[in-house]
Parts: sequence; structure tokens; C-alpha cells
Amino acid sequence: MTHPDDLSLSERTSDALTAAHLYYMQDLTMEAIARELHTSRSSVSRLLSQARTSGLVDIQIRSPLDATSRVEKLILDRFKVTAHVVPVPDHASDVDRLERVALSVARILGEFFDSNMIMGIAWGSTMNAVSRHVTPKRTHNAQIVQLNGAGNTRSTGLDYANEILQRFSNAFGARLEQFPVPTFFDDPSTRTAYWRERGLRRLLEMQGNMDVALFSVGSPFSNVPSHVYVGGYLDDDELTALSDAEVVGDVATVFYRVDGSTDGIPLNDRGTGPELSVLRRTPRRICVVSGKSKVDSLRGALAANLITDLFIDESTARELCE
Amino acid sequence: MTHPDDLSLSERTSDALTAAHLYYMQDLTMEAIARELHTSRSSVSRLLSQARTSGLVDIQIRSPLDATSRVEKLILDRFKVTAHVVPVPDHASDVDRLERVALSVARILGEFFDSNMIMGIAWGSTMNAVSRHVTPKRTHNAQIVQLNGAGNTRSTGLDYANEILQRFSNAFGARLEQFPVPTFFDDPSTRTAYWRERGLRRLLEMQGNMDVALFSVGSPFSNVPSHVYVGGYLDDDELTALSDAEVVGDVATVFYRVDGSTDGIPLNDRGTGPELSVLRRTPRRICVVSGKSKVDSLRGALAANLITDLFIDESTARELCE
DNA sequence: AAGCAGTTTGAACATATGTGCAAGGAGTCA
DNA sequence: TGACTCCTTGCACATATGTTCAAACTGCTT
Repeated sequence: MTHPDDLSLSERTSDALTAAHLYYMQDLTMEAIARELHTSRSSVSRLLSQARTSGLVDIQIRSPLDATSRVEKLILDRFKVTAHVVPVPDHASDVDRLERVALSVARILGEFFDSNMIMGIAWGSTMNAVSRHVTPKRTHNAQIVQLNGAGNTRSTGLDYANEILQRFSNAFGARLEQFPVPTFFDDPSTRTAYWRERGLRRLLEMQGNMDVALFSVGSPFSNVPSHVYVGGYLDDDELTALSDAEVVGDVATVFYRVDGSTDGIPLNDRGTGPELSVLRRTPRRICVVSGKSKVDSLRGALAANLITDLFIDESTARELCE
Repeated sequence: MTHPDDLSLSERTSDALTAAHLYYMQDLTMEAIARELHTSRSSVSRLLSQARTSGLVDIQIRSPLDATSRVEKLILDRFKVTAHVVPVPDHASDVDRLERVALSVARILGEFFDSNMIMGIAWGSTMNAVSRHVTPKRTHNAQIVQLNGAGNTRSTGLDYANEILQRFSNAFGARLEQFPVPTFFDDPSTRTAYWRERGLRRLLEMQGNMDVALFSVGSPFSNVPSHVYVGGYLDDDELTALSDAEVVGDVATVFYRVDGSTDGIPLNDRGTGPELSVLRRTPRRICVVSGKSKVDSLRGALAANLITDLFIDESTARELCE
């Protein structure tokens, strides 16, 4: 396998940089750039495309503050949360919705995460979608930490969750702290014991010092239940127990009711997600939500004050405001 | 005349915003966007183009620090100045060079100027070129101040200089403080007297508090002399005097020698540009240079420590480093 | 209501950009 | 060296985007 990281990549990158300059700063046509770079137009097209996906070119959209959408204002008023409403047509499918919101988040995430920061990330279909599109950004001494375990009765879950976290870690060049435990322990005391292990202490401490948390909300009892609820993590008895406790959703497999309360939900004693108080101590808490089936769960998360920045598709946002 | 600033513009702007989202964040095709916005593809093309030129969409290029060009490093070492080398092919004409450097500067200027700042701006062909392309950016309580008078023996010069400054002022929504005096007084004592006027004091004070200064360098005795030297601002005797004093150039019509010294240059006593010490007190001093004919003048400006950030075309940069 | 000046619009055309593919190149291994 | 694999390149084609122009529209004025 060819692995010319040392020079050839630099060479290519610097060409990409020049091309980007000429294209985005000087408005040259690709054909003109090709001439200056002594290559073909197609190659320039490819260079530019690399420049974009590798985060060399950074495209931002800066809303004049007076133009924040009506819904965004409404959400700010009602929930004290900065909303980023992603425009998606009403007739779009849930898959479309998810994909488009995820893409938007992926593109803007670099705005929130920088060198020397710690970001906690959950896992699930939404995070998976986001992870596939993150625009890379070079950071130093940055750290990503997994928010909750991902093993279940059938597998260690390492593959799925890890693949997701790995993508973020690569995109930012950040160290990755995995969390190789089941999503739920069978016995609460096992968790208590395990939490005292030194390796775990380090991880928990990181979680306690997060600068950013990135997660979605799970919705158990909707027509489109989330990954955790159908992936073999919970058995029927457990689901019934959640239902009985009037649980409306979860963040990183920590469950809550619609009013944001968590007391007396037994599963939380066995789960591996971060205490909500830990989450609430995190300065920036980014929640990504798409699809109306998540509205109830979202209400709970808002009531529990888990969110500072909300990315949400347009019609779900409207639904949220009734 | 139709002047639908109040609502229609908002309406259009918000459409442009949505379109920009869909295009740049979600990678939809213009055709798809047209469908979502219930309009034609052409209109979307126009919306996007508006979004770009109005600064709604902000495209930046972020060089990985380890990829700053060799010349930029060299300039930093030799002159302690941050260079931004603009790629321009060697065979490009001087007009091309100027245009391309100007365009690059125009696009990135917003990075340097923000709310509550004061920016001093000179005038001349380079500033003219830059002014034509500045990407707008909304700021509050920002102030632009003209660095030197623009009147000459033939006209008040208000038109030319003012047009330039006006463009910057519009682009940033900044207040504009003009400087309605000749470029050079005939008699130094007139200047001294005038400088005591209250209106002038205010302007000079602003200059003293600038956060950013934006200027080029003039080059009198090259094959491509700058605006000041051919526009009727100076008569033959004066040019001879400059030549005798070994002047290599000027910044905002303040003249200096190649070693950066200014003592004993009589014209400086009658000119209206800012004292170089005032300039040197300005935290950010952006100089835009294109074309080899300006190299000597640039050397003088560097020797005088007038520059903190230098925008320069590639071959001139190489020439500078010999 | 009709006329007017200045905009905005979409269809049609003109360009510019993206991509599949076959050919060539560069590294690796036997 | 030659066979092999994996990348990169430029051509040709397929799409996507930009721009011109005539028609429709808008807000005013007569």
C-alpha cells in the first residue's frame, strides 16, 4: 500500500490550498486554476472537493441576528435554549429529516469544539448520522469521551458505538476515551464497584470536566423507537418498568419523565450514562433532534435543563411550540 | 423608486438564508432548493449569489499552520510581519496582480474589523480596488476614518477618495469620518492652524485610537508611479525635492527613505497624513502591496515598522526576499 | 383605469463543474 | 525484472450553475 504521508500529502494539501484560494478568494474558474497549477480541470475539481471535505475551506452561514427565524425566537423565549432550526420540507421522510439535520450539525460542529477541550459524545442513530459527515478540524490536546457504555446482552457493542466515536476522534485529531462497559449492568452494585476502579475514575473525571456534550434524545414509546429500545439492550420487563414509571425518553441512556424528573426510575441505578447533574454542569450541551416522534422526549430533556443548544428540523420545531 | 427595505428585504434575505443553508450545509442542488422554496432554479442561483456577496455566507480558508508557505515563513523571520501571500502566476500583468490581491484582501477584511472598532483607511489605486469588492459584514458602533486629505490643485478630491471610503463604510455599516482637506497644504503653518480646529481635533483623536489601519505603499520613482505622484498632487519642484531627499515611497502621503527615516523631508511638514508614530501605535496595520515596482517602497515601510500584516502577491513577495 | 419606471421572474441558452472509466504510474513482492 | 495492486490522471460525457432576455409584476402618478 502507498503511504506517502510525509511529503506527498503535504504537496497535495498545499495544492489544494492554493486552488481553494484561487477559487474562493479570487473567483477564478477551475479551468484557469488548472492552467496555473499545470494540471487538468478535473484534478482541480477534485482538489477543491478535497479542500472542502478536509475542512481546509470553511463555509459558515452568519445570520444577521435580526433574522433569526420566528420559531428560533419562540424557542429561546419558552425554553431559554439557542435553537438552530434546520429547514426541511414538511413532506420529507423521517430518514431524510435525520440525514439533513445531521449533515447541518456535522458541518457546524467545529464551531463548538476546539483545542484543549473535552467533548462528551453519546451514541445512537443520530450520532451515527452526524459522525458520518463531520467536517474535520485540526485541534491540539483535545479529548473525546464516550458518555455511556454500549454493550448489550448480545454483543459488547464496541463496534457500533466505537465506530461512531472513532469518526469524531479522527475528524478532530482528538484523543478518544472509550467506555467499554455494558449499557446497563444487571446489578446496581456491580456498577458501584466498577466505578471505583482507577481506569473508570479517570473517565468519570473527564466527563465531569467536559466543555461540550453532544447527544440526541431517545424516545421509547413512539412509533419510531430509538436504537436502545430495539437493539436488544432492554428486555420486556424493563420496558414495562419504564412505561410504568412514565418515562418519556433518555439522554445517553439516562431516563427521565416529561417534567424532567428522574427519581424512582430503577433502571437509572444500573445504567452507565452520566448523572444528569454532571451533564448540567457542562457549559455547552448540544442536542440534535429530528422527527416528531421525539418531541415528547425532547420536552422532558428541556424540562430537565439538559440542553443549551438545540439543532432541530423545522416541522419538529413547530410541533415543539405546539 | 421602489424601496422595500422594511419587509421585502427581510423576506428576501430570509429566503437567501434558507437557500444558503440548504446549499452549503445540506448539499442540496439548486433545483431541489427551488422546489422547496417554490421558485425557479434561476432565482435560487440569484439568491445564493446574493447570499455570498452580502456576506451572509462566509467562506474562509484555514491553512493548517504547518502549511504556511515558505515565503511567508521567510518574511516572518526577516521582517517580523505576518505575510499573506496571494498566489498569482508570474506572467500576470500588474493590473491582474492588483486586482487579485485586492479581491483576496476584500474577502478577508471582515476578519480584522469588528464592532466597536475604529479603522483608518488611506486612498489610492490599491484601496480603490479593494473597496470595490469588500464583503459586507454587519457591525455596531464601528467607525471608519480617512487617514489623509485628498484635495489637490485641480479638485477637492472629495469624489475619488470619498467614493472609496464610502464603500468600506457601507460594507460594514460603520460611521465615516471624512477628511476634507487638501493632500498637502501650501504652507506648513496653515496646517498647524487648521489642526487646532475642534472638528479636526476629533478626527485626529480618532486616528490616535485606531484599532486597524489599512493602506498600501506609494512608489514615486518606479515605472508605475502611484496615484499621488501622477494625479496632480505634486508639482515638478516637489518631486525633485523628494528625489533629492532619497525618498522611496509613502504611506498615506507620509514619505520615508529606504531605511524608514523621515527626518528632513520638507513635504511631510505640509502633508495631511498621520504621523508615523500614530500609525505605529495602531495595533493592527494592514498593508496591501502588489507589483514589483513597489518593493523598494515596501522595504522602507517595513524598516519604519509601519506594518503588522502584509498582503502581497507571490512574485513580489519573492522579490522582497531577493 | 391607464401609463410609466424600475424590479423580479422563469425559460432558454451558454458555461462551468462533477464523475465514470480506461490508461498510465508508483510502489511491492516474488 | 515482471506481475501485481492501488492511486492518480485526463478525457468525454452527464449535470449543475450562471446569465440573457422578454414578459409579468409592483407601486406610483396622471
